[in-house]
Amino acid sequence: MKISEAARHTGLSISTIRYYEQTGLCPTISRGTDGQRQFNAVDLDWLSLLSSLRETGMPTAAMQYFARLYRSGNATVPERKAILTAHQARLKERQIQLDRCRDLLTQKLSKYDEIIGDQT
Amino acid sequence: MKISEAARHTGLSISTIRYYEQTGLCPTISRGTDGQRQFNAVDLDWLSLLSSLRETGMPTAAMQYFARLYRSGNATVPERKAILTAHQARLKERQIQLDRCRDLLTQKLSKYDEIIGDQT
DNA sequence: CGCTTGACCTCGACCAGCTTCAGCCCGTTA
DNA sequence: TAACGGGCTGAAGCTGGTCGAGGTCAAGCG
Repeated sequence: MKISEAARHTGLSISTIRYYEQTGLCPTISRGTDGQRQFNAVDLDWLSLLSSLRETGMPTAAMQYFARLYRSGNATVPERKAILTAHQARLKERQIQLDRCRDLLTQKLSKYDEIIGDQT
Repeated sequence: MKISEAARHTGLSISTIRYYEQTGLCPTISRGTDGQRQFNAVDLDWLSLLSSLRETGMPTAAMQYFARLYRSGNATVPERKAILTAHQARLKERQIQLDRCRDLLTQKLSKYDEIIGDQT
């Protein structure tokens, strides 16, 4: 699978994928004889994970560290697990933020309704 | 209430509050005879809203526009309402992202548990 | 009176995270 | 065989948002 397909598949842009590989956020992608990147299922899995993690606010430095651990083999699994678990905890916090914001908005919106006399 | 207290109260930094006022993200804060900003309840309310909106990903340009509408009076309430409603919709999308990410993480974590043989 | 504190201002630096650019290579289709 | 689409690279550029430095001023206090 070539980079354009990988991009479509993961929701990342082509540039972003190259950038991620270049900065060590994912394992090196293997190349064909023509020098082009060839993405396999594992690569896509990685990129999808990265996409999800970025989308939900994990900084790239953390993902870099994670990738470095991965390269060091199975001995690092517990630490990797800890990283993901920590991120899960942050997700929970984010959800609380979102909920708070939603409440606030609901409140504001109902005030607006009072003002415009419910003519919506 | 002075700026340092406003900062503590809203979770924004002092610099950020000044920046928000300067760039028209909130109505102008009134000043005392000594030239210092004096924050009242309405100001705090605004800043808290801004804080929530920023935290949940609304760009400052949108908040600027919102503030401009506010300054134009009650005729703009419907449009302001629309902006907040649109943001609420984005919050919903975000929550879906978070959920997706959480599922993915749960899945990854259980794979890790297989590898390390559930010795946690 | 002078010191400290905390506010004020402007303006430029900084940061993450991409994106774009320039110049080149390769394979395919007309 | 020429043109085109898409890939490659390295480096530079951009954007949104925040912080910091440098310098001033007013209030409070011993």
